[in-house]
Amino acid sequence: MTPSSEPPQPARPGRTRRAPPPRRVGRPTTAVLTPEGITAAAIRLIEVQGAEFSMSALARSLGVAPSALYNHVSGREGLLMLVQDELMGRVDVSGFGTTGVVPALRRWAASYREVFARHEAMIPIIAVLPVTGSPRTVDMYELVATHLLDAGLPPAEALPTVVAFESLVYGSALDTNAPATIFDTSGHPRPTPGFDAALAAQAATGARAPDASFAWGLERLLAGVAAALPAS
Amino acid sequence: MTPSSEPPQPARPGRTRRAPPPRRVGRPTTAVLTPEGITAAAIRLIEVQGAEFSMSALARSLGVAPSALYNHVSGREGLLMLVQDELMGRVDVSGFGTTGVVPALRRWAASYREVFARHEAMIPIIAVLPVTGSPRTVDMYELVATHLLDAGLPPAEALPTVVAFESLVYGSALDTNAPATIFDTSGHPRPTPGFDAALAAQAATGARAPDASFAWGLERLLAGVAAALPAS
DNA sequence: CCAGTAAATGAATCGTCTTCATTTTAGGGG
DNA sequence: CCCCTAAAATGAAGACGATTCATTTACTGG
Repeated sequence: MTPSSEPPQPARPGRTRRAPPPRRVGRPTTAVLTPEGITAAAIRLIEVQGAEFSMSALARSLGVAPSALYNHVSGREGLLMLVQDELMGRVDVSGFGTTGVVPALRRWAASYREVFARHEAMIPIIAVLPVTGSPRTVDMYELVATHLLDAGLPPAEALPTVVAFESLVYGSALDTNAPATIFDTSGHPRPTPGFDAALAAQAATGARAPDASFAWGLERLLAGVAAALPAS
Repeated sequence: MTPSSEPPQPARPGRTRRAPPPRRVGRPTTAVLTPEGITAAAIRLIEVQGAEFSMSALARSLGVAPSALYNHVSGREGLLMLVQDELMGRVDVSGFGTTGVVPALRRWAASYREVFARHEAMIPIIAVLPVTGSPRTVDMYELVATHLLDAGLPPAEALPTVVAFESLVYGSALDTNAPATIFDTSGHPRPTPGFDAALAAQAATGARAPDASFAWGLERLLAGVAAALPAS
């Protein structure tokens, strides 16, 4: 087709338009972005309390335009799966094989909770994300399941056990980051003597309430596992 | 046509502009919107699986413009607090006072989980929302705490106990709504015999995995409470 | 040396939440 | 009886966020 003297803006119907003042584009001297670097920056961003995770904020933290990220990760969802995999790799499973199953479970669950309490925004996402696509998550499940079965736990109980631990971990990680004022009853229309007494008694122990709650629940679940194992 | 004459928009500096074709505005014959009605519609919307909750979708479901909602609720956050309060009121606490503490806790936790599993989108929001501003939540805490203390549970253990139950409830509610394919290991680079065996054994029981997991964890926690109570 | 390609850009589309000036009308006070 | 006010709804607009895409640029491999 002959552009025929070609008017500058021929009113092309589509979406073609040009950038009259192109400032600083093009391939830079050295590649700034990699999937690993983006994932690491995303984790750093999520660690900042109160900061909402967004592609824009992530790009800003990398000194880059938001659209640049899409050259390296498939999008927000894909990036979150990379984050999930990375975080799962940080969970301490070193107890399995080196100590008994019960201490190993204790260390695993505590570490699991710690990792996600530091990245609270990930919990609702990860809890619902399929493990497909996160090799380290699958590896973790395989390791834990194998050791539970080897220890003699009835096979039908292995999965429910793992999931119950995970539920406690996720739920506890959620409220670990809740504001301390979460139990503020001032302004309630009625008196709350029972609740106030429970609050005061707990506060008197000096322990952080979320930590004490997790520890309490964890020890109950561990006792359940111990009871389900054959006599050692 | 003479584009030079007649500027249609006088370029008024402010934000004043007028609606040339005003269709149907103004006070309707009977008030359609109330805080209660909006809350109920929001809950209906959240119950629809897969539907994202948004002010626009909510307004659409009420046959109203999004901005109309702001005449009755303070905004998205304020609305979610109304939803929280409403849902908390649906949790079954009827066991406290009519049965023993342990059966009452069992019924309470199961109902709690059911209510929020049906409104999964609320979990991360509610778990972090301060109970201040939700009278029914405070009432629930007060009731449970009072009965635990009355039954003889050491006061310092009451709060951790309640929070541990809640953690399990929230975590379990989260994964109740996870897709069934969440444990799909196809495509994993390594074989996963242990995990596969656990999956198969659980599937053979016929029970839904999330339900079995919650039941398992719940019974462990209940056993812990029973052990902490003075001999009945 | 040059063509191909990786890498970054900004514009544009679409969706969200929220504010605000405006419009309409129901209903009470004079 | 009628005006006036306050309630109720509207749509435009602002401020973001995710994503796509044409375009530009600079390295690099042949």
